[in-house]
Amino acid sequence: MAEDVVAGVIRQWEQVLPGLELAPIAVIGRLNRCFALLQQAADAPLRREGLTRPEFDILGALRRTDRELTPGRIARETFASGAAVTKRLRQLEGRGLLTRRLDERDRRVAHLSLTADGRTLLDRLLPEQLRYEAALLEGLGARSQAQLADGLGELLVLLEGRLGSLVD
Amino acid sequence: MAEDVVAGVIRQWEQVLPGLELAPIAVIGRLNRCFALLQQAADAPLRREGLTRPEFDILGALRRTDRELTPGRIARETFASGAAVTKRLRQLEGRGLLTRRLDERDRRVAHLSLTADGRTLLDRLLPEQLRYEAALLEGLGARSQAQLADGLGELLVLLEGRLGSLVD
DNA sequence: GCGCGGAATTTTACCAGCGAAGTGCATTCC
DNA sequence: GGAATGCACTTCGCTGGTAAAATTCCGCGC
Repeated sequence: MAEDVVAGVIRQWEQVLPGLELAPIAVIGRLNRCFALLQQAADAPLRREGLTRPEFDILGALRRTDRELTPGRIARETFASGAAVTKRLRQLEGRGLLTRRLDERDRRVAHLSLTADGRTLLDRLLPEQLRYEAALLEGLGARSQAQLADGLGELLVLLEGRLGSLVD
Repeated sequence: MAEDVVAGVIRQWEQVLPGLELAPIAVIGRLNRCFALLQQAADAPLRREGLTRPEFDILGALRRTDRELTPGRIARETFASGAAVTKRLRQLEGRGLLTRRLDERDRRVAHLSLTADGRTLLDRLLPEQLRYEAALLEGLGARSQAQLADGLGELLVLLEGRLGSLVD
Protein backbone atom coordinates (compact mmCIF):
# COMPACT_ATOMS: atom_id res chain seq x y z
CA MET A 1 0.00 0.00 0.00
CA ALA A 2 1.43 3.32 -1.04
CA GLU A 3 2.02 5.93 1.60
CA ASP A 4 0.52 9.39 1.60
CA VAL A 5 2.39 12.66 2.10
CA VAL A 6 1.17 13.17 5.61
CA ALA A 7 2.64 9.89 6.80
CA GLY A 8 6.01 11.27 5.75
CA VAL A 9 5.38 14.51 7.56
CA ILE A 10 4.52 12.65 10.73
CA ARG A 11 7.69 10.62 10.52
CA GLN A 12 9.72 13.77 10.13
CA TRP A 13 8.21 15.25 13.25
CA GLU A 14 8.85 12.11 15.23
CA GLN A 15 12.45 12.33 14.31
CA VAL A 16 12.97 16.03 14.93
CA LEU A 17 10.81 16.52 18.00
CA PRO A 18 10.15 13.11 19.51
CA GLY A 19 7.51 12.63 22.11
CA LEU A 20 4.79 14.78 20.64
CA GLU A 21 1.27 13.52 20.42
CA LEU A 22 0.92 13.59 16.63
CA ALA A 23 -2.37 11.79 16.25
CA PRO A 24 -4.33 14.98 15.44
CA ILE A 25 -2.16 15.61 12.41
CA ALA A 26 -3.09 12.21 11.06
CA VAL A 27 -6.70 13.34 10.96
CA ILE A 28 -6.67 17.10 10.60
CA GLY A 29 -3.61 17.36 8.41
CA ARG A 30 -4.94 14.75 6.05
CA LEU A 31 -8.32 16.35 6.01
CA ASN A 32 -6.78 19.66 5.02
CA ARG A 33 -4.80 18.11 2.20
CA CYS A 34 -7.72 16.12 0.94
CA PHE A 35 -9.79 19.24 0.88
CA ALA A 36 -7.18 21.16 -1.06
CA LEU A 37 -6.82 18.43 -3.65
CA LEU A 38 -10.54 17.87 -3.94
CA GLN A 39 -11.18 21.53 -4.42
CA GLN A 40 -8.84 21.51 -7.37
CA ALA A 41 -10.11 18.30 -8.82
CA ALA A 42 -13.71 17.90 -7.92
CA ASP A 43 -15.22 21.06 -9.29
CA ALA A 44 -14.18 20.66 -12.90
CA PRO A 45 -17.71 20.07 -14.21
CA LEU A 46 -18.92 23.15 -12.35
CA ARG A 47 -16.18 25.34 -13.68
CA ARG A 48 -17.05 24.33 -17.19
CA GLU A 49 -20.39 26.02 -16.57
CA GLY A 50 -18.77 29.02 -14.97
CA LEU A 51 -20.02 28.17 -11.51
CA THR A 52 -18.04 28.05 -8.32
CA ARG A 53 -18.73 25.44 -5.70
CA PRO A 54 -20.38 27.90 -3.29
CA GLU A 55 -22.64 29.14 -6.07
CA PHE A 56 -23.55 25.59 -6.94
CA ASP A 57 -24.32 24.98 -3.28
CA ILE A 58 -26.79 27.83 -3.31
CA LEU A 59 -28.59 26.49 -6.35
CA GLY A 60 -28.58 23.07 -4.74
CA ALA A 61 -30.01 24.34 -1.50
CA LEU A 62 -32.87 25.96 -3.37
CA ARG A 63 -33.51 22.87 -5.41
CA ARG A 64 -33.44 20.31 -2.66
CA THR A 65 -35.49 22.25 -0.13
CA ASP A 66 -37.89 22.85 -2.96
CA ARG A 67 -39.19 26.22 -1.85
CA GLU A 68 -38.23 29.84 -1.57
CA LEU A 69 -35.44 30.71 0.81
CA THR A 70 -34.33 33.97 2.35
CA PRO A 71 -30.71 35.08 2.11
CA GLY A 72 -30.22 34.45 5.78
CA ARG A 73 -31.53 30.93 5.49
CA ILE A 74 -29.26 30.32 2.53
CA ALA A 75 -26.31 31.57 4.49
CA ARG A 76 -27.05 29.11 7.26
CA GLU A 77 -27.82 26.32 4.83
CA THR A 78 -24.56 26.73 2.95
CA PHE A 79 -22.35 27.67 5.92
CA ALA A 80 -21.44 31.01 4.46
CA SER A 81 -21.33 34.57 5.72
CA GLY A 82 -24.18 36.88 4.90
CA ALA A 83 -21.99 39.17 2.86
CA ALA A 84 -20.69 36.31 0.75
CA VAL A 85 -24.22 35.17 0.07
CA THR A 86 -25.24 38.65 -1.02
CA LYS A 87 -22.50 38.71 -3.63
CA ARG A 88 -23.26 35.26 -4.91
CA LEU A 89 -26.96 35.98 -5.13
CA ARG A 90 -26.30 39.06 -7.15
CA GLN A 91 -24.11 37.08 -9.49
CA LEU A 92 -26.62 34.27 -9.89
CA GLU A 93 -29.51 36.66 -10.26
CA GLY A 94 -27.58 38.52 -12.94
CA ARG A 95 -27.16 35.28 -14.86
CA GLY A 96 -30.87 34.69 -14.65
CA LEU A 97 -30.58 31.53 -12.60
CA LEU A 98 -32.70 32.75 -9.74
CA THR A 99 -35.18 35.46 -8.92
CA ARG A 100 -35.95 37.59 -5.95
CA ARG A 101 -39.42 38.22 -4.60
CA LEU A 102 -39.90 40.79 -1.90
CA ASP A 103 -41.93 39.92 1.13
CA GLU A 104 -44.91 42.21 1.53
CA ARG A 105 -45.30 41.86 5.23
CA ASP A 106 -41.63 42.40 6.10
CA ARG A 107 -39.84 44.37 3.48
CA ARG A 108 -36.40 43.62 4.81
CA VAL A 109 -36.54 40.06 3.64
CA ALA A 110 -36.39 38.65 0.17
CA HIS A 111 -37.47 35.26 -1.04
CA LEU A 112 -35.34 33.57 -3.63
CA SER A 113 -36.20 30.80 -5.98
CA LEU A 114 -34.75 29.14 -9.04
CA THR A 115 -35.83 30.30 -12.45
CA ALA A 116 -36.67 27.70 -15.07
CA ASP A 117 -33.16 28.22 -16.40
CA GLY A 118 -31.61 27.76 -13.01
CA ARG A 119 -33.57 24.63 -12.40
CA THR A 120 -32.70 23.19 -15.79
CA LEU A 121 -29.04 23.93 -15.27
CA LEU A 122 -28.96 22.35 -11.86
CA ASP A 123 -30.87 19.27 -12.93
CA ARG A 124 -28.44 18.73 -15.74
CA LEU A 125 -25.35 19.56 -13.73
CA LEU A 126 -26.01 17.67 -10.54
CA PRO A 127 -25.98 14.15 -11.96
CA GLU A 128 -22.95 15.02 -14.01
CA GLN A 129 -21.17 16.37 -10.97
CA LEU A 130 -22.10 13.33 -8.92
CA ARG A 131 -20.84 10.98 -11.59
CA TYR A 132 -17.62 12.89 -11.74
CA GLU A 133 -17.15 12.76 -8.00
CA ALA A 134 -17.98 9.09 -7.96
CA ALA A 135 -15.26 8.54 -10.55
CA LEU A 136 -12.77 10.38 -8.35
CA LEU A 137 -13.61 8.15 -5.40
CA GLU A 138 -13.78 5.00 -7.43
CA GLY A 139 -10.46 3.60 -6.33
CA LEU A 140 -11.60 3.51 -2.73
CA GLY A 141 -13.97 0.60 -2.84
CA ALA A 142 -17.46 0.73 -1.42
CA ARG A 143 -16.38 -0.52 1.97
CA SER A 144 -13.69 2.07 2.64
CA GLN A 145 -15.94 4.73 1.25
CA ALA A 146 -18.76 3.92 3.62
CA GLN A 147 -16.34 3.73 6.50
CA LEU A 148 -14.86 7.09 5.62
CA ALA A 149 -18.31 8.62 5.31
CA ASP A 150 -19.17 7.30 8.75
CA GLY A 151 -16.03 8.63 10.32
CA LEU A 152 -16.55 12.05 8.79
CA GLY A 153 -20.14 12.01 9.94
CA GLU A 154 -19.09 11.36 13.51
CA LEU A 155 -16.54 14.10 13.32
CA LEU A 156 -19.10 16.46 11.90
CA VAL A 157 -21.55 15.83 14.69
CA LEU A 158 -18.79 16.44 17.15
CA LEU A 159 -17.71 19.70 15.58
CA GLU A 160 -21.22 20.98 15.16
CA GLY A 161 -21.84 20.35 18.82
CA ARG A 162 -18.57 21.69 20.02
CA LEU A 163 -18.59 24.91 18.05
CA GLY A 164 -19.15 27.80 20.35
CA SER A 165 -18.08 25.93 23.45
CA LEU A 166 -14.41 25.41 22.73
CA VAL A 167 -13.90 28.32 20.40
CA ASP A 168 -12.15 30.28 23.10
CA MET B 1 -26.43 8.55 17.71
CA ALA B 2 -27.07 12.09 16.61
CA GLU B 3 -27.28 12.80 12.93
CA ASP B 4 -25.09 15.23 11.08
CA VAL B 5 -26.28 17.96 8.72
CA VAL B 6 -25.23 16.14 5.60
CA ALA B 7 -27.42 13.15 6.38
CA GLY B 8 -30.36 15.53 6.28
CA VAL B 9 -29.20 16.97 2.99
CA ILE B 10 -28.96 13.53 1.47
CA ARG B 11 -32.44 12.66 2.62
CA GLN B 12 -33.76 15.83 1.03
CA TRP B 13 -32.21 14.96 -2.29
CA GLU B 14 -33.59 11.45 -2.18
CA GLN B 15 -37.02 12.87 -1.75
CA VAL B 16 -36.81 15.59 -4.37
CA LEU B 17 -34.81 13.82 -7.06
CA PRO B 18 -34.98 10.10 -6.35
CA GLY B 19 -32.66 7.70 -8.06
CA LEU B 20 -29.47 9.70 -7.89
CA GLU B 21 -26.26 8.10 -6.77
CA LEU B 22 -25.65 10.22 -3.69
CA ALA B 23 -22.77 8.32 -2.16
CA PRO B 24 -20.17 10.90 -3.18
CA ILE B 25 -21.94 13.57 -1.17
CA ALA B 26 -21.62 11.43 1.91
CA VAL B 27 -17.87 11.66 1.57
CA ILE B 28 -17.11 14.87 -0.25
CA GLY B 29 -19.90 16.95 1.21
CA ARG B 30 -18.99 15.90 4.72
CA LEU B 31 -15.35 16.55 4.05
CA ASN B 32 -16.11 20.05 2.90
CA ARG B 33 -18.19 20.83 5.95
CA CYS B 34 -15.65 19.35 8.31
CA PHE B 35 -12.99 21.45 6.73
CA ALA B 36 -15.02 24.62 7.08
CA LEU B 37 -15.76 23.96 10.72
CA LEU B 38 -12.24 22.91 11.52
CA GLN B 39 -10.82 25.97 9.91
CA GLN B 40 -12.93 28.11 12.18
CA ALA B 41 -12.27 26.10 15.27
CA ALA B 42 -8.88 24.55 14.99
CA ASP B 43 -6.68 27.55 14.42
CA ALA B 44 -7.57 29.48 17.55
CA PRO B 45 -4.16 29.03 19.19
CA LEU B 46 -2.47 30.20 16.02
CA ARG B 47 -4.60 33.26 15.69
CA ARG B 48 -3.75 34.25 19.22
CA GLU B 49 -0.19 34.60 17.98
CA GLY B 50 -1.23 36.41 14.85
CA LEU B 51 -0.39 33.52 12.56
CA THR B 52 -2.55 32.06 9.86
CA ARG B 53 -2.58 28.33 9.24
CA PRO B 54 -0.62 28.59 5.98
CA GLU B 55 2.02 30.70 7.71
CA PHE B 56 2.23 28.16 10.49
CA ASP B 57 2.63 25.46 7.89
CA ILE B 58 5.65 27.24 6.47
CA LEU B 59 7.29 27.53 9.85
CA GLY B 60 6.46 23.90 10.46
CA ALA B 61 7.94 22.78 7.16
CA LEU B 62 11.19 24.54 8.00
CA ARG B 63 11.30 23.09 11.46
CA ARG B 64 10.51 19.52 10.62
CA THR B 65 12.77 19.23 7.59
CA ASP B 66 15.42 20.83 9.78
CA ARG B 67 17.30 22.60 7.04
CA GLU B 68 17.12 25.54 4.71
CA LEU B 69 14.44 25.45 2.07
CA THR B 70 13.97 27.41 -1.12
CA PRO B 71 10.67 29.18 -1.80
CA GLY B 72 9.85 26.68 -4.51
CA ARG B 73 10.40 23.78 -2.18
CA ILE B 74 8.23 25.42 0.45
CA ALA B 75 5.49 25.92 -2.09
CA ARG B 76 5.52 22.23 -2.93
CA GLU B 77 5.85 21.21 0.69
CA THR B 78 2.86 23.29 1.78
CA PHE B 79 0.71 22.81 -1.32
CA ALA B 80 0.60 26.49 -2.09
CA SER B 81 1.15 28.61 -5.16
CA GLY B 82 4.45 30.35 -5.63
CA ALA B 83 2.90 33.75 -5.36
CA ALA B 84 1.19 32.94 -2.09
CA VAL B 85 4.46 31.70 -0.66
CA THR B 86 6.24 34.89 -1.66
CA LYS B 87 3.76 36.99 0.27
CA ARG B 88 3.85 34.80 3.34
CA LEU B 89 7.61 34.74 3.38
CA ARG B 90 7.74 38.49 3.26
CA GLN B 91 5.32 38.66 6.16
CA LEU B 92 7.21 36.13 8.25
CA GLU B 93 10.55 37.67 7.40
CA GLY B 94 9.20 41.07 8.42
CA ARG B 95 8.24 39.64 11.80
CA GLY B 96 11.72 38.30 12.22
CA LEU B 97 10.63 34.67 12.30
CA LEU B 98 12.79 33.59 9.40
CA THR B 99 15.76 34.78 7.37
CA ARG B 100 16.77 34.66 3.78
CA ARG B 101 20.20 33.70 2.56
CA LEU B 102 21.05 34.13 -1.07
CA ASP B 103 22.67 31.32 -2.94
CA GLU B 104 26.04 32.30 -4.32
CA ARG B 105 26.14 29.83 -7.14
CA ASP B 106 22.67 30.59 -8.46
CA ARG B 107 21.49 34.00 -7.48
CA ARG B 108 17.91 33.34 -8.44
CA VAL B 109 17.36 31.12 -5.47
CA ALA B 110 17.10 31.98 -1.82
CA HIS B 111 17.48 29.71 1.17
CA LEU B 112 15.19 30.26 4.09
CA SER B 113 15.57 29.20 7.65
CA LEU B 114 14.00 29.92 11.00
CA THR B 115 15.52 32.54 13.24
CA ALA B 116 15.95 31.78 16.91
CA ASP B 117 12.69 33.67 17.49
CA GLY B 118 10.88 31.68 14.85
CA ARG B 119 12.11 28.43 16.23
CA THR B 120 11.19 29.37 19.76
CA LEU B 121 7.75 30.42 18.68
CA LEU B 122 7.13 27.25 16.76
CA ASP B 123 8.43 25.00 19.49
CA ARG B 124 6.11 26.64 21.95
CA LEU B 125 3.14 26.81 19.62
CA LEU B 126 3.22 23.36 18.10
CA PRO B 127 2.55 21.34 21.26
CA GLU B 128 -0.12 23.82 22.25
CA GLN B 129 -1.75 23.54 18.86
CA LEU B 130 -1.60 19.77 18.94
CA ARG B 131 -3.14 19.61 22.39
CA TYR B 132 -5.89 21.89 21.20
CA GLU B 133 -6.60 19.77 18.17
CA ALA B 134 -6.53 16.64 20.27
CA ALA B 135 -9.15 18.22 22.52
CA LEU B 136 -11.32 18.94 19.51
CA LEU B 137 -11.13 15.33 18.39
CA GLU B 138 -11.48 13.92 21.86
CA GLY B 139 -15.07 12.84 21.55
CA LEU B 140 -14.20 10.53 18.69
CA GLY B 141 -12.47 7.77 20.57
CA ALA B 142 -9.13 6.37 19.56
CA ARG B 143 -10.64 3.67 17.40
CA SER B 144 -12.78 5.91 15.22
CA GLN B 145 -9.96 8.37 15.02
CA ALA B 146 -7.53 5.82 13.70
CA GLN B 147 -10.10 4.52 11.28
CA LEU B 148 -10.80 8.00 10.02
CA ALA B 149 -7.10 8.72 9.63
CA ASP B 150 -6.76 5.53 7.60
CA GLY B 151 -9.64 6.36 5.35
CA LEU B 152 -8.36 9.84 4.72
CA GLY B 153 -4.92 8.45 4.03
CA GLU B 154 -6.31 6.11 1.39
CA LEU B 155 -8.23 8.93 -0.17
CA LEU B 156 -5.17 11.12 -0.15
CA VAL B 157 -3.07 8.54 -1.95
CA LEU B 158 -5.81 8.19 -4.49
CA LEU B 159 -6.09 11.91 -5.11
CA GLU B 160 -2.37 12.47 -5.25
CA GLY B 161 -2.12 9.81 -7.90
CA ARG B 162 -5.14 10.84 -9.84
CA LEU B 163 -4.35 14.53 -10.03
CA GLY B 164 -3.34 15.43 -13.49
CA SER B 165 -5.00 12.45 -15.09
CA LEU B 166 -8.66 13.21 -14.46
CA VAL B 167 -8.37 16.95 -14.14
CA ASP B 168 -9.73 17.44 -17.61
C1' DG C 1 -48.71 56.25 17.95
C1' DC C 2 -43.87 56.95 18.93
C1' DG C 3 -39.41 55.77 19.85
C1' DC C 4 -36.23 52.17 20.71
C1' DG C 5 -34.09 47.60 20.47
C1' DG C 6 -32.85 44.53 17.51
C1' DA C 7 -33.23 41.65 13.10
C1' DA C 8 -32.34 40.93 7.90
C1' DT C 9 -29.76 42.36 4.43
C1' DT C 10 -26.54 45.20 1.91
C1' DT C 11 -22.59 48.19 1.51
C1' DT C 12 -17.93 49.47 2.30
C1' DA C 13 -13.16 48.96 2.94
C1' DC C 14 -9.82 45.95 2.95
C1' DC C 15 -6.98 41.66 2.55
C1' DA C 16 -5.49 37.10 0.70
C1' DG C 17 -4.74 34.18 -3.01
C1' DC C 18 -4.49 33.05 -7.96
C1' DG C 19 -3.00 33.18 -12.85
C1' DA C 20 -0.29 35.49 -15.89
C1' DA C 21 3.26 38.40 -17.00
C1' DG C 22 7.83 40.07 -15.77
C1' DT C 23 12.74 39.83 -14.03
C1' DG C 24 17.02 38.01 -13.47
C1' DC C 25 19.89 34.24 -13.93
C1' DA C 26 22.06 29.82 -15.42
C1' DT C 27 22.84 26.67 -18.99
C1' DT C 28 22.83 24.71 -23.44
C1' DC C 29 23.84 24.63 -28.10
C1' DC C 30 25.70 26.27 -32.11
C1' DG D 1 31.18 33.63 -26.82
C1' DG D 2 26.70 34.80 -27.61
C1' DA D 3 21.94 34.00 -28.64
C1' DA D 4 18.27 31.05 -27.05
C1' DT D 5 15.91 28.38 -23.87
C1' DG D 6 14.08 27.61 -19.64
C1' DC D 7 14.03 27.94 -14.49
C1' DA D 8 13.31 30.32 -9.71
C1' DC D 9 11.16 33.70 -7.96
C1' DT D 10 8.48 38.10 -7.68
C1' DT D 11 5.16 41.48 -9.12
C1' DC D 12 0.74 42.83 -10.97
C1' DG D 13 -4.13 42.92 -11.73
C1' DC D 14 -8.14 40.86 -10.43
C1' DT D 15 -11.50 38.15 -8.07
C1' DG D 16 -13.70 36.63 -4.15
C1' DG D 17 -13.87 36.61 0.81
C1' DT D 18 -14.45 38.77 5.41
C1' DA D 19 -15.56 42.09 9.31
C1' DA D 20 -17.73 45.97 10.52
C1' DA D 21 -20.68 49.72 9.52
C1' DA D 22 -24.75 51.27 7.31
C1' DT D 23 -29.47 50.73 5.88
C1' DT D 24 -33.99 49.45 6.24
C1' DC D 25 -37.52 47.78 8.67
C1' DC D 26 -40.45 45.22 12.25
C1' DG D 27 -42.69 45.04 16.69
C1' DC D 28 -42.74 45.89 21.53
C1' DG D 29 -43.54 48.83 25.52
C1' DC D 30 -45.14 52.86 27.23
